[in-house]
Amino acid sequence: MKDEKWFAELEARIPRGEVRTRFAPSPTGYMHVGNLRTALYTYLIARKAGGKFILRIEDTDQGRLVEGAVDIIYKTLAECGLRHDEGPDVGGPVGPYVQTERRGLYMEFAERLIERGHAYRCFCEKAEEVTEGGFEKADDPCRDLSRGESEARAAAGEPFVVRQLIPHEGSTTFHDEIFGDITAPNADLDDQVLMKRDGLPTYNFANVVDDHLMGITHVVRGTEYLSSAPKYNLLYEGFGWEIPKYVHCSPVMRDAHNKMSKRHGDPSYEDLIAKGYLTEAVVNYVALLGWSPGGEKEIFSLRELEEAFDISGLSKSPAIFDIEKLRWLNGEYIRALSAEEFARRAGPFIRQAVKNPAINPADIAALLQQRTEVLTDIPEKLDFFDELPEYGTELFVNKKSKSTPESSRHFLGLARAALEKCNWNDEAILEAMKGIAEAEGAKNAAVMWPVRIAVSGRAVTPGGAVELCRILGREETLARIDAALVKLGA
RNA sequence: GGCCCGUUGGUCAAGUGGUUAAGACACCGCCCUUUCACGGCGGUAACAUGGGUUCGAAUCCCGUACGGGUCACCA
Repeated sequence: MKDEKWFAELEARIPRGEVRTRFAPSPTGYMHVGNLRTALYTYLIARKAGGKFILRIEDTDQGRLVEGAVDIIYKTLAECGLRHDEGPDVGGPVGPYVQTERRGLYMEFAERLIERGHAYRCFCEKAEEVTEGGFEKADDPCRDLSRGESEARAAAGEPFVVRQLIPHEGSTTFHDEIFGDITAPNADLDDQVLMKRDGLPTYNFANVVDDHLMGITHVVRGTEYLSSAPKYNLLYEGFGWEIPKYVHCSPVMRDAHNKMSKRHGDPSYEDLIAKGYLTEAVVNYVALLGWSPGGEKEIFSLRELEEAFDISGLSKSPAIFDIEKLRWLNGEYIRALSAEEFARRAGPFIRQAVKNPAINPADIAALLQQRTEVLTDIPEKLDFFDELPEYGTELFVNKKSKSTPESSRHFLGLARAALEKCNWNDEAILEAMKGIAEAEGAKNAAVMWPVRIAVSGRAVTPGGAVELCRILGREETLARIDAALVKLGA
């Protein structure tokens, strides 16, 4: 049993006078979108106030640890720009920042709570599986054990858990920054387990102790903790500690009934990146899912979010993750990239479809930037570059340009002759085709449409006839036009 | 089932007693145009429901419905 000095020293380490928030994931797998959003909001609250953002790993459930999960957390936070000021990897004044490394602490605080009459040892066997349809709350028999008997049995080595002793009378009110005041009758609260039989604290207890010892001012977490918040308050009061501000965030849903989940195949942060979404777009989108800046601006960099974020804009109700809107936003980010940067990012996807070494991926990237919402959509748009696909002459029919197979045969013949001798750049190619249209008294499209079909074999292409001809090169262009002329019976 | 929370167009949402109830995505139409896209313009579409309170309610109160959360030696 530690003495007062030990407690006092811990208290003395707590930083005061600054906003301190913490993201406290349990390393049980990947970062899903909801986790990322919670981390982001937590980070933003700290940054907005010029405070500290802390990473704490909650690994008290020995059975659920997943190999590599902590690395995914570090990697995701870093990629998204959510730099933490304190954490297991960077240290800080109130470490360690991994709960299992703090294991010595919790029982001391539990004992202190027992002394003060806010907790008791429970020697009962581990509870059996949930009883059929039974939700009744029954008092734990150990609640009434005498101090002496409890001490004696513990001293004799009998295993026990520590439970919170919640008064039968009265009610507890807590304040949430989003939901306001919420009151619960104490009689509805369970004597929750604080210390498990394995000597490790439960989430509920470790959280309160660590949040206090780390000087956390804003506790940000999901609404699943809303109904246990009164119990946290009772704990803080039992210790005589200041109660932090609570910010309970509503969940991110996959549809009206289900939260986002790996099980349903919903994408994690990593999945989204692998699918061709940009980190900046994901962060921006996630910020807007459940939070509104108030104005009409929707595109926010992380820096801008740090400035604009405010708790008052957080929504009470759950938000459905809409991949369509993310797609649009991602497109906005792609279009905002410099041509060079887009070419760099799109390059690998272009090369998936276009192997021809004579073709410069940057040329295709220039065509793609205005037409791409997600990078992984790129290869399928380019299937005609390396090899002319099979296509039917019905593609030459187009109402607006008044194209028919017959007109196409006519104009393709003229275009072939002009292209054979014109300079090979966009302007010259365009002039060559326009010249034909003018001389024939036809619309430009009457020439362009069949040329584009002939060189691509596709009804829809990124870029028009001019760009496609230029990129394919004169030789290949003429060969494809010849093939079309044969197909059209010339 | 008890307790807690929520509910504005298909989706994200503004709105805090008086508004023609913003804006964005998606969808539809038009324009631009060498297809598609980008861009521009316009359109369809909402206060869950019933009672109150009030001169006046999306905004306040109560009920109902629906949805979510919680009731673990998981977090």
